[in-house]
Amino acid sequence: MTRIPQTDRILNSPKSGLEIGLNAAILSVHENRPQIVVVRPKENAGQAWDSLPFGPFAPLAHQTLEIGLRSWVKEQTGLELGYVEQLYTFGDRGRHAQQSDTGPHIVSVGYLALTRIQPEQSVSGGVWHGWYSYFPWEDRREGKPEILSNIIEPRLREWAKRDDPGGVPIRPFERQARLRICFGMDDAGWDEEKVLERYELLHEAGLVAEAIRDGRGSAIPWTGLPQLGTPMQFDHRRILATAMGRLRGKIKYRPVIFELMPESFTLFELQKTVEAISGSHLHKQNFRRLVEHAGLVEETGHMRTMTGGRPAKLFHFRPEVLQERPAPGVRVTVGRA
Amino acid sequence: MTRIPQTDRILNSPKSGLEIGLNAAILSVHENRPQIVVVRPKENAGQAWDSLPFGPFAPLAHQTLEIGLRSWVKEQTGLELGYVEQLYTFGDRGRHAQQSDTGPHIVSVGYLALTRIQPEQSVSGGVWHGWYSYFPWEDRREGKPEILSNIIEPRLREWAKRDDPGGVPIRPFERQARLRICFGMDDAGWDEEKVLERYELLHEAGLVAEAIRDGRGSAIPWTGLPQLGTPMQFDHRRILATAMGRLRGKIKYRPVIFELMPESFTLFELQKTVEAISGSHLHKQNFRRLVEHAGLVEETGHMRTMTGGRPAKLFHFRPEVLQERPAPGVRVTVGRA
DNA sequence: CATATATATGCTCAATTTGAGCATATATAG
DNA sequence: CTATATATGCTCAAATTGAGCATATATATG
Repeated sequence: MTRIPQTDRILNSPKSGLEIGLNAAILSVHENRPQIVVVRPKENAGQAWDSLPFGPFAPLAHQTLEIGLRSWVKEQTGLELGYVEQLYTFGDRGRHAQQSDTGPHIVSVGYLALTRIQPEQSVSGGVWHGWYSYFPWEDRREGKPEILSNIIEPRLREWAKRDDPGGVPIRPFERQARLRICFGMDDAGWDEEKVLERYELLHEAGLVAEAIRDGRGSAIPWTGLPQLGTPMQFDHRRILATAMGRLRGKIKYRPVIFELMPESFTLFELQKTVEAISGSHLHKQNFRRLVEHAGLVEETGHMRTMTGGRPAKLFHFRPEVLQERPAPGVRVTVGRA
Repeated sequence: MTRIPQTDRILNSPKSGLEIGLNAAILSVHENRPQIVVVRPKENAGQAWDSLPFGPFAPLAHQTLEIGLRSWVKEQTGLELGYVEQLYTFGDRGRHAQQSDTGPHIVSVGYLALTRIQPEQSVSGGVWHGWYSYFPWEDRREGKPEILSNIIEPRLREWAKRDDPGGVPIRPFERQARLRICFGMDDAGWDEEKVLERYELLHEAGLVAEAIRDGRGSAIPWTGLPQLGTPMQFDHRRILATAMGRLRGKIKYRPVIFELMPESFTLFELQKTVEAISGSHLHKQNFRRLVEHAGLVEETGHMRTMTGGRPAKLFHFRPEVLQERPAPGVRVTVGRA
């Protein structure tokens, strides 16, 4: 097992400098569940929450940020990443850790990595954990989750009405409008891509645990509030929200979903993977038509037998599609507007 | 005029540390030409190329990266930015400046800012400059530009065939495929969003001046090569390419185009602005139908007279559209696939 | 004033895409 | 054999998109 020499030095550095943290949301889909690699806190450590694999950017050792990320992930988890995409760079003071006054200021560059490595294969230094346990309100495959109707929506309505105690008076209409846009309240329609916007709104309303840590929880002292999703260290849940929102958008116009698929697969397996990512249910026949008609896949000639019904044709990704269409992807649309 | 105390201290810092540079591509459209604010090099300075307004991130002074950017731009140009969007964070060694060994390593965070400020209003410390002079191959409003057919495409074909001298052998098919995808060569179709991919390919092929500065130019010693677009200091032309690519994509699903429009405008003016950004020509009647049918605009009740023909109705943006549709934007499509 | 020439705007029509569902095929389980 | 599950083919209406015709209303000019 590899030691991580830089981490201790940097995190314990007394001088308040500037560090760039490289953070990876490493995603795999296993049995229709999106999973990510998280680093569990040590037993005796003060930190209690999971974090994403991360490490500081070392400009002398790393030619590019992405190379730095890959080498960090390799060191920390043993994984050789394939598809990697930069998401966003966060530099908010007070959103990175409990004590933002001590130690260096950390700017976080978030990355999304997609892999077909299955979570059975254990990862040294990290564990696979279900993505929706961090964002239970994002999974609509079985319909609208109860946590939304029963817990989140009522409190958000209250938040929209109330002034922040001690703060400037709010404009309820503005907050109401944001609830419509982000959470599709008042029949405005759910946009599955607004994962980050929803998390940020919950943070602002003091409804996620990180908000209390960051000193946002005092606005409305919620009573009897259950934990809304598993919290994460630093701003890692925010990075994770960015990752899923970006991916949900990107599968529509880039064939990135195939980074999560094995070499060959049935169309239904592909559909289930798309559904796992987008958190919604799709029309089976139309999905097939779409994928085949777009030239995204090609029959392998083989069949999968143990499907529980009629055997299914096996397909593989057709890379030539990249040459043929400007924006090939799985144009999933969840119901007509 | 405000002095910039941090700059000298940080840029002249002897110790080789880590700095975060905040860079802004500030865009305005004036008479159907996209324009950006650039900082011209001082007469007696060693640097010869334009740069974007930029400054280092000061974590103690700036709550967030974006706040830092805004305050820098304010200081340097006097502009109060409205719409601002983070683009990408670049950290490549050897792509930021001529001397990457001396001074701190700089990681660049690029931003796109949209403004309706018209370039007549002079900007202190900066000048407005046409965007397409940096990327002349990106403007297809008058059809395919000659610089593509006459200069770029022939050299790229040669580049695809040739091995890099002294380098590892290349695979011509791979390069050919990239030419198809990025530049739409061999009738593959032009994707106006791939601005960055095209610039990076030209850089890799040693066809832009920054490539020679960065030590990429030696691969093929091009003879009689005219300057392909105005070069920029540091990696700023790359940031600018990212900005335009992102914007060309974003206008299709977010009403950001209105950030560039005055309070009221005719539909044709709106179309011309979209065309200026996307660098292509649109079908007038269909554009009108699209914009009106999507509920993006609303008649003001007034007319514009001096159009050169029949007077045109004036419209303004309808912000309510944000509440109504998940992804309102100008779904421009350039010809059928 | 008549006419040419812009631009503005309304409308049609066919091709394509999308949403939804019916019908049939072929496995496994009991 | 029958129930049941999944796979796959096909239809049909609604909506969207691409292209262009036709008309309206201004300014410029002989």
